[in-house]
Amino acid sequence: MHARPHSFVIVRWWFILNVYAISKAMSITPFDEIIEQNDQTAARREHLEKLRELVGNPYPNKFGRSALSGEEDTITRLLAHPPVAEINAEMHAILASLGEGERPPAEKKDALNERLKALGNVRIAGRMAVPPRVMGKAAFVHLSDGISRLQVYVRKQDAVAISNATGEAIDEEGKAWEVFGYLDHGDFIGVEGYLFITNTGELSVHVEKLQFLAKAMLPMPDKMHGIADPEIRQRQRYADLIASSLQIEHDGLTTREVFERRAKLISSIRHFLEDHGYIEVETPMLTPKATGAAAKPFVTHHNALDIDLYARIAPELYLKRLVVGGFEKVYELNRNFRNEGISYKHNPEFTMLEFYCAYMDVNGMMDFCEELLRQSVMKATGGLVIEYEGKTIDFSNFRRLSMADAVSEPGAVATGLSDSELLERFETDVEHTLIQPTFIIDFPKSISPLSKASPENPQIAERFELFINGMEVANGFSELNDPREQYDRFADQMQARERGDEEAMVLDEDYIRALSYGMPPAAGIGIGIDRLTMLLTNKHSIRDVILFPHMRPEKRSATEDTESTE
RNA sequence: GGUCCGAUAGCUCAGUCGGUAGAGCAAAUGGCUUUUAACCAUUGGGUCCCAGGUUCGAGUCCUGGUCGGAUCACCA
Repeated sequence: MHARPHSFVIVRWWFILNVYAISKAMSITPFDEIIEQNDQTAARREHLEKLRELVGNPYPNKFGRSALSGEEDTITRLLAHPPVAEINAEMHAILASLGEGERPPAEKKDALNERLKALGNVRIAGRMAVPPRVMGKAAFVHLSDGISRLQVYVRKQDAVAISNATGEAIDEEGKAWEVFGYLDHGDFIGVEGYLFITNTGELSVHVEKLQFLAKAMLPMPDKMHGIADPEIRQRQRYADLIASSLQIEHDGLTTREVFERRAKLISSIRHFLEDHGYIEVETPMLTPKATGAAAKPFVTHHNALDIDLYARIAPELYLKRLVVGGFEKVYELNRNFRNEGISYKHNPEFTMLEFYCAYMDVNGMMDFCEELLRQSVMKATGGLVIEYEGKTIDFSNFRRLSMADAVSEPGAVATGLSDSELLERFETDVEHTLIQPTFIIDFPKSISPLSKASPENPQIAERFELFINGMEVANGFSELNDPREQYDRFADQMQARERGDEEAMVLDEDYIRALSYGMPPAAGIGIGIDRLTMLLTNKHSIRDVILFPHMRPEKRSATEDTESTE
């Protein structure tokens, strides 16, 4: 420390003070207030400076990983590489045959180690997933690539450090060991060495070259408990994801697995639709009219045009314009925005799949929806039966039940109910009881302004909603394509609006014009992807299946009264 | 918005009847050349969410507030 020239210290202090003054003047949060300062971060900061002295730039630009598997090896890929996987499996078979605390016989281990060494050196990189276990002149640590972890073994006399200035080995006794001493749980390092199996039977890399790659300035989440505070889990999803990869034991899916499953669901939906001739499109997110659903919109303003725009509440009317234009099978899988309450099943922006198929009616759509869900659930979870909060939900059969029958099911026959009474009885008495996948059909026409009436009963809409675990997951209907009738339905909605129903649908004149060009008979559906994901991942809250759910802005002491972020 | 629950060390949590602020992990220092929730020894670390009140004395009791969670009502 005292080796540092005085002028340097002064310049450094001047710099720190100056930066602080600048951040004050601009009313931005000073760096040191963005991350909390404590003994943990102070130690890491000291380590960072030591590493800078030892290897140069502590944030180098790259590290070339090896390619045993044919492509650049992540830890996961290296472990899956056939010779490695095979030897590892043989070791595990030996371990499985041993009693508690017993070690594998040396001859067998040595034979496997011969085969591993013949594979040559490997180069892998990752985050230090545990604090290093240092034993005098040797140490073990695990590196993680976010999915898998691999142990590395650093022995003082065997390892050399790589300089980040030259990219070459630093030819100095014990340098790598010194570097290793300043590594913290969570740092990124790259190593080169040979694979071997330890006395306890764990596949490891015997390190010959060690390169420092990036510092973690903040301490890692608790290795046993992860992050307990749900707010931090959602607000700092990055930390939650780190925690889920570091945690040794956990119940259910890790956070990463939840989002991998979500991705799998979405990709299998896309494949299914594309296999059936659907084309994916993108329609406006910023729209001059918030319509196509019953909901309150977010409003924003376009300066150049000087008009208000609305974040879309549904893509429905745009997609049907495309059916008019000749896209007979069309889908969009993207966000909708609704300026309404937040709850365990509502987020202000949510992901919706909508698709339309020409010449199909509501019954065909229910059949297709069942098939789509069965295939996607199978691909995402590996089966058709899922466990959700202690309940077993079976996707192999979907019930179909009219709303009137659903309401009268418990006993009394519901006759002479008005549309709104029927709907209310359904929502309060029946909805929460629909655990197994159930299509509720025969909706009152008056609450379905975009759907066709049933040919048998003009008061009934050819519409369904799919309920699973008491939650609405999908909504579909035979699309109304008579422009005159659609106009009259909009007119009714506009009257309801004037009576104060903020969610009544807004007339879209251009949509009426589009229908006037002629739209083939068609069926359409919207499927809530977040809610479906909740079911498939056994998550109670929509916030657990959205990477960055909407949250109140975080309060920071420095900017508290000067600025409120959005 | 209503109701219920919670906030204590960097993290996860104890804290009895109102009487000196605790543990494990993490950190620092030393030891240890095949460990694995490494181990052993030592050390540091607290605005007990905020404000007020009761009391000789408040982490603990009371009132108000902030933030969060669960739940109910409206929306998918």
